[in-house]
Amino acid sequence: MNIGEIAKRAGVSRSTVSYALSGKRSVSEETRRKIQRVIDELGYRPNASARALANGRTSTIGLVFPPAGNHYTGMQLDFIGSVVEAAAAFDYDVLLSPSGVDSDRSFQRLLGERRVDGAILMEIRLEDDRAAHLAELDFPAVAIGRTAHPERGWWVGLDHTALTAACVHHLADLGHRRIAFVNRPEQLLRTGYESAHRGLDGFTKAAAERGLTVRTYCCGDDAASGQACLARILHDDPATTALVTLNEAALGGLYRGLAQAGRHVPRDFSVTGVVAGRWAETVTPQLTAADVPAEELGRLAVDLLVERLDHPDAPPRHHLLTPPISLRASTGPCTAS
Amino acid sequence: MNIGEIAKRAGVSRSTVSYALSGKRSVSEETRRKIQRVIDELGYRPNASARALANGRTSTIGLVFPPAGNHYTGMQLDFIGSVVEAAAAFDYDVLLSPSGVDSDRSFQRLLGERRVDGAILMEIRLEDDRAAHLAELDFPAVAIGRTAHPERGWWVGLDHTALTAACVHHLADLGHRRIAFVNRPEQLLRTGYESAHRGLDGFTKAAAERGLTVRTYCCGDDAASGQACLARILHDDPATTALVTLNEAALGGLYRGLAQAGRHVPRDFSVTGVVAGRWAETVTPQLTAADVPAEELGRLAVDLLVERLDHPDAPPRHHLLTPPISLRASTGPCTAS
DNA sequence: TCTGTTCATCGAACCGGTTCGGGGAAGCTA
DNA sequence: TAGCTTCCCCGAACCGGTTCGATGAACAGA
Repeated sequence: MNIGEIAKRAGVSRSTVSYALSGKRSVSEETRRKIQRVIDELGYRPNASARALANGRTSTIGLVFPPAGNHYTGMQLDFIGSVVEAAAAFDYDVLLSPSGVDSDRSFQRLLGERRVDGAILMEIRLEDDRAAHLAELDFPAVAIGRTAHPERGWWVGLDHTALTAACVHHLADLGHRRIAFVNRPEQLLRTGYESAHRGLDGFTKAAAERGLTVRTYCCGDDAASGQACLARILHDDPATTALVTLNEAALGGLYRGLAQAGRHVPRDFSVTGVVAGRWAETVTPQLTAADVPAEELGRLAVDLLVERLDHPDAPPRHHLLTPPISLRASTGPCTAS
Repeated sequence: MNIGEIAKRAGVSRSTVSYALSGKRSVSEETRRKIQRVIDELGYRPNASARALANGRTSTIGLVFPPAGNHYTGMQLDFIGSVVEAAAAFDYDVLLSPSGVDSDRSFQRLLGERRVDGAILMEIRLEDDRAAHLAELDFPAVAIGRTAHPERGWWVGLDHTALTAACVHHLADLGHRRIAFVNRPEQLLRTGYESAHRGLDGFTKAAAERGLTVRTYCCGDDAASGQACLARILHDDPATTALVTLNEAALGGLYRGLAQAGRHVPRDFSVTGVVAGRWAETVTPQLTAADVPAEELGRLAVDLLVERLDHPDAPPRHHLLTPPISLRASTGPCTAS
């Protein structure tokens, strides 16, 4: 069931079979058909490892994402799905690597053992040792998110700064003066997680610009934390009338906390933020939010990576997306005196 | 940066380097150290493709899941994460294959091109052509879910029949007499999707056993469909006082539909079903449900697969899980006259 | 001193593809 | 008919590992 067997049965040499399959040299129509018939009969498919060894390309891309400890959000899921599908369209397989940092064994496997032709990095940090390491090796990679030095890299990302700022302006326009920001967990912020940082930045600056009174919080990635966080918000400043969140997983808990505190959304309290559209439509009332276009991000990341693989010397490219805020049902005019 | 380079610098032959690394033959302590030093200096790691070609094992397992068209649920996400982590513990990488059916190009790549040593099949159907094909080839695979012929296979799964039956009994014990079943989309049921079938089965039989009046529905995997489905339920039988669902993604919509119809959960209407625990805790009121142990399923699937890979002649094994119902806040005694 | 083990190492073959250089046959021109 | 292309195809080398059989040195026992 290898190429030699095909060659023997078709009465040609191994190289002829190879050329017939790859089309890199001309093969007469007759022998091509003869070879094809044998291949169809035996159901032959060339061995991926041998091919990878011979031509130096694995036809596989690595998707590097942090370990599940802090479990995945719906957005990440959509993203993984779209990456896999987009890669399949280019005949690439996707290898998953649960690596948080440069030194991970899994990360070393991908790179050192040449299991993949290129990589897509999720959950980027402002100072990301994985990204830095890859850049240093000139290894083809595309980041999801911008590091602190975005100009030299290949990446796709959301403009979290602009998105949270847009949320603030939306709330300010509705008359809200005292608002809270619910970020991802503190550990992520501390380690320089990009969206947490830039989101916080955009929020803070826009709030200052509009002269708002704000408080910012970090919140665990689960409903219970969201509920506790909301209790804290109302305890710290009962006059708070709105919040902006990046934390998809906590959203259900935030809503529950509001209900528990007797605040009706959106009559007494407005909620908005940056979350996946599908998720925003799941909660009641449906969330007015900047919808994270996870599928598009995944597709674009694959497009960029494939381009980089096909043209090793191409100059860095990137896509910065700023999806608009979708008005749904969770924000309304401020009714506080 | 290949094994020959290491050998040259260490002043030994390539085979000696190989044996020093694998330990399959003894190498003197002195040369071993010499080799190790060169390796550390150069940061050498053996090429995965070459190794795979030589010893016939890729150290990769394939995770076969359906394309994202019908998008992923939280349960699938948790499952993917746990598979990747469990596999990493055994030094296996995970290759994603978005294949719904046997004939998919992606599926053929995995198998025909020998990209993986074994496979885990998600989203199994009662008559599953992928599973049948793999079984015929005696290809090491573990299914998530039982086909119609579970005795001959390797699989891990949930006893959906028992779980939905438990939900029915729970509701019947609370006095509910008219209940609805909200299944996954009709297309999945029609194509023989296992959980949809067995779940429906368990529901129907248990309801008959308890003499309940029931209606069963299929529902799209999104909030809007859930909302529409609930409207249909109350339209078809306004006296319905409870529902059982397998449809995680529709849950938010079902809740919204109930709120819209003025039915308070759990006072006027009870909701229960089979969903991931994390998700059940996200909605308000928190869902009383049989929590899908996605992480455990993933771990067990990898355990079984690795066992099968290590012992090719081992007899088939499986794990059928029946998690208990977690009592939360979405069910209560029937208050209808 | 000779023989028989044991230990450490080497060279060569092999895994299954790809690719390069060369050569025979056919066709064309002079 | 010699000389030159062009078209197909073949054989051999190579990718980077693993593994088997052989070899030589060191050492033991007789």
